[in-house]
Amino acid sequence: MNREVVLRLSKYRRLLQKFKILGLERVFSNNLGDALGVTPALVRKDFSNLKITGNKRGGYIIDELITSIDLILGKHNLREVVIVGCGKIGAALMQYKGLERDGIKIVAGFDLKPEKVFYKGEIPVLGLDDLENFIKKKQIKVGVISVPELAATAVFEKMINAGIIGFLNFSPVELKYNKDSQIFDNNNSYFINNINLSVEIENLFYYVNSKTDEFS
Amino acid sequence: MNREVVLRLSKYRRLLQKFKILGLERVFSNNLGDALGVTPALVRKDFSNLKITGNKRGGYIIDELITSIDLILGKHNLREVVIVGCGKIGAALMQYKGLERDGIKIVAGFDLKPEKVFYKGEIPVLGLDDLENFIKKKQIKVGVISVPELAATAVFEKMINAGIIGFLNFSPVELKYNKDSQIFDNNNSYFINNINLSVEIENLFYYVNSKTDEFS
DNA sequence: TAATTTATGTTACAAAAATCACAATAAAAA
DNA sequence: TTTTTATTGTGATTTTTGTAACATAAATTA
Repeated sequence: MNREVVLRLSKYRRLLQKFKILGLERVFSNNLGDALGVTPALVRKDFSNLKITGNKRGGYIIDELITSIDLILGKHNLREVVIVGCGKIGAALMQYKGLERDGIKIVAGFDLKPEKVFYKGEIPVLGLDDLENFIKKKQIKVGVISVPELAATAVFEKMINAGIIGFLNFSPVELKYNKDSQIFDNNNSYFINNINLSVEIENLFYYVNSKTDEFS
Repeated sequence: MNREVVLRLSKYRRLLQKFKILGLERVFSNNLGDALGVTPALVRKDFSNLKITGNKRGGYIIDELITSIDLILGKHNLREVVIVGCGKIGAALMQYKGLERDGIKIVAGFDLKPEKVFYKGEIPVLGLDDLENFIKKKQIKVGVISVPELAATAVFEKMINAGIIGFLNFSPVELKYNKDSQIFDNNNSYFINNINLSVEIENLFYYVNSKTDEFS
């Protein structure tokens, strides 16, 4: 399934939970559309493609919808992640309560120099040498990369060897699945979401400037 | 111009700088394509659409390419941003050197309780009450939102009133440009990049689980 | 009970984005 | 000089994604 569709599903799911807390029992496609800034037709189409059905003139029953989406998103599974790189960004994520609230558990942080990591909390901070053993033993499949640019590729490969297949990468290197590369010769596939903070902000400046330049 | 195209342009630009530092003078479309995980044809098409031309059999001259892209991206402009919400994420960004390295300057942080903000550094941390004056005086156009979910919408509106038009939003609320809303009745347009960390990780779990479930 | 209203579900359509394929051409080799 | 090679530039094609529109059916009203 398409990345965009999966993202929308996650967002529908989050909204539904909030509607439920507010005491609602049903939603209409335009409720979800409005809240997410998409057309109601797209909401219905998404559900239709996933064989999720609602009720003619009655909208969708929130509980049913939540159950259906959870089934698709695999929310039943335990969602444990590791964070590799406990610098500014990594440590912030370890302290950020939002992930936990959404059922995502950070089980460990790794750093080249764990003794120098400022973060002091519940989550264990280990050395990079322990990474492979830990991940293999705990069977972790998803990891966050928040190391400096120069370390990113090496850490990526290390994580792959340890068995990670899903990556959220905050380093400015565009990590990618490269079939020709030797590290991918194990016939596996990997899922990588790259978030480049500079690029995101630069992107805003492009639009802001082009709007400002309009009148000059 | 399309968001995806602008993002690719930024990435081409970053890569070109690195190639240049390595001493290269020219690049071919497949160098850029390989590094970014896109097809060479797309690289050429991007340039072609932007009237950037290379040399038959000679690739593109890096310096020329950088100049062309900078002209389009408007890199000449000063890139100053504010950060609203100096909690875990906000404070991490204030300390993160990567942005500065890319020519993005954080000029101030704002928080409801600036006296409780742990960050101690060069960047001034001010109260939310100072936000409007500061932004208007300094003419800041781009801001990062890293406040808790419940505060996000109010902060968003406050920033709009102060004159911000580009937003990088880390709160889990999907901020969006809504023509019908009263706050947008000033005939302006706004640019919003939402980054929802939970959704990004959840997205990875979907693919990881569907891969794992394949054999069960 | 019949008419009307309101939302879904889906098909047809349109727009956008990426890929393909190859002509054009400059450089290098023979 | 001629031939070969390598790479760009782009029109045609395909793929993907979203929109529009409307037939369908449940619920409400008359």
